Amino acid sequence: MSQWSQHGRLQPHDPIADDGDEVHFCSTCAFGSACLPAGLDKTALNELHMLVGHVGPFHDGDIVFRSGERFGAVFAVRAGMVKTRQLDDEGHEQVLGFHLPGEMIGLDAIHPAKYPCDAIALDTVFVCRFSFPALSTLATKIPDVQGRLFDLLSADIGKSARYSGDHAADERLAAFLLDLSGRYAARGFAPNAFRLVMPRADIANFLRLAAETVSRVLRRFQDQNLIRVDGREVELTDKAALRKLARHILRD
Amino acid sequence: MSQWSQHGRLQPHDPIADDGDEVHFCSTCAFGSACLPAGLDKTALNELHMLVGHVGPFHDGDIVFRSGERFGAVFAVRAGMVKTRQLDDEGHEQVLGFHLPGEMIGLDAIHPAKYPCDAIALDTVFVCRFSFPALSTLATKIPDVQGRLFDLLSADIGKSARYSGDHAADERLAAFLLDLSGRYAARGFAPNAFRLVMPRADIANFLRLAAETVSRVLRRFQDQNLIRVDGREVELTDKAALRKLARHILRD
DNA sequence: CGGCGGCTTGAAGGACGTCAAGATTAGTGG
DNA sequence: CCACTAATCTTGACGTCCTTCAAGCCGCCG
Repeated sequence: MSQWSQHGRLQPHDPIADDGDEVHFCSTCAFGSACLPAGLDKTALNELHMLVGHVGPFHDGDIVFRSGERFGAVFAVRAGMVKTRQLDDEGHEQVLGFHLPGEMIGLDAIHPAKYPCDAIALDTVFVCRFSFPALSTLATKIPDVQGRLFDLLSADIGKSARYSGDHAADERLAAFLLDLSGRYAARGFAPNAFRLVMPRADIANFLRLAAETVSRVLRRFQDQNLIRVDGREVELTDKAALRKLARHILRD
Repeated sequence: MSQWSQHGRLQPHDPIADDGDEVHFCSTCAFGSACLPAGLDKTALNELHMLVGHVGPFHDGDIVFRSGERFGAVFAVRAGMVKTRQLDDEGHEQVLGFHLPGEMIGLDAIHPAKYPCDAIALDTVFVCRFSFPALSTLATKIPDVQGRLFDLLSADIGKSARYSGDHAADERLAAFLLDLSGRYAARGFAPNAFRLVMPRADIANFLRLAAETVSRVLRRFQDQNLIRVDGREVELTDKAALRKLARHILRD
């Protein structure tokens, strides 16, 4: 039963394809595209090196940053998957999102000047740390970096609106699968077969469902030949049908 | 039955208390606090005047900006209340938020470079229009303006997370009332008695409830002496109890 | 092999939605 | 100022989707 284990590119300890070096950016770097066309000279490159640090590995359950900590940096996921979540004073968890390689976390910490949520590795995770004061300074000097930051922040507002509506469980789950698929595709991973790195309970929490409901809907999707599921491995076999289900949530 | 009509400061056509002039900012201006300490000279002030335009009045139902329009500016509400909402292709509405004087709208449009939602006046509304290209340029010159923009954007990410969780109808509504109360207070309005400018259906949609549920819960709150309601006028008479209800949603 | 956490499946109950009817208010024109 | 209409709000009865509770299963790791 392991046709599955070959799918995707997210095996633990998967070597990081494009790691950057003294001169080049990681190909997934959120700022590479802003810096390169800006004709970034070595001085600026050096500044960038000063403000960026590669951190990791983190392992399943490790904390990248913790709610309440003083804000000092934003992070880009380089490898693995990170979940962000809040705990209320009674320990109730609220999952805010799942973050893939190339995506930015910690942007919601700028204003309160402390992290409003925990960021937790779901598997083996490497991140880039961007000192935010340094990044801000760089942004005043390089308008494209400033613009890129504005874009990243603005996009995050839009993202959090995505699942805010009132929708049936199957619409939510269809949207979730397609959303992940699209984000994997954007990062060069296989879009139609991937691993749900997070436990069912986290998916459920994120989508405001019970874990049992997630289980039942996934099973129903499989019975309807929309997907194939084996544990945490999933294959999308009828994206058109999924898209139809998710059309109210994914408008773009 | 009109003890109510005297409450609050949100009568239609309420004169705008502090309107700014050729030299001074509106007291509610999101950027005044960034510019003044920066020792903004007249040159810079002139730049600011170039990029800011007062727009209005809008009336109930009028559109401030429309989903899909090319993004060119962000707006600060100066008077009245604005709702933002999305419509899907079948006309289903999703209310994203209600915006009070002093609050910023349109920040979610930066990334897609077009407004992702409609902004609609709920009563008589005046806004300030900030040309975003000009604002960006100013931000590269005045780091505090850049920082203020980062703050506003970051805060919006946090805000949209606020109601994202799974909570009972009465918890949601309690949080909604306290949230409004706090925001009114922050802007110098009476925090404990105010007008719910928007129809019940909009509140319901925003909180992912049915309008009937909103009606029933408000009635129950009144029966429990937590609030007093008369049409759209509301008075919070037991904020401690409301806070207890809302404690899972409002952590701060 | 044995234990444990995560996942699945079934049965029952509940919170909220839907439907329908009335009540109240607001808006409009005579 | 009042009558008339339309929109909004309220209230009740009923249905349903999802949760909760409970039990069993599976895979993993010591």
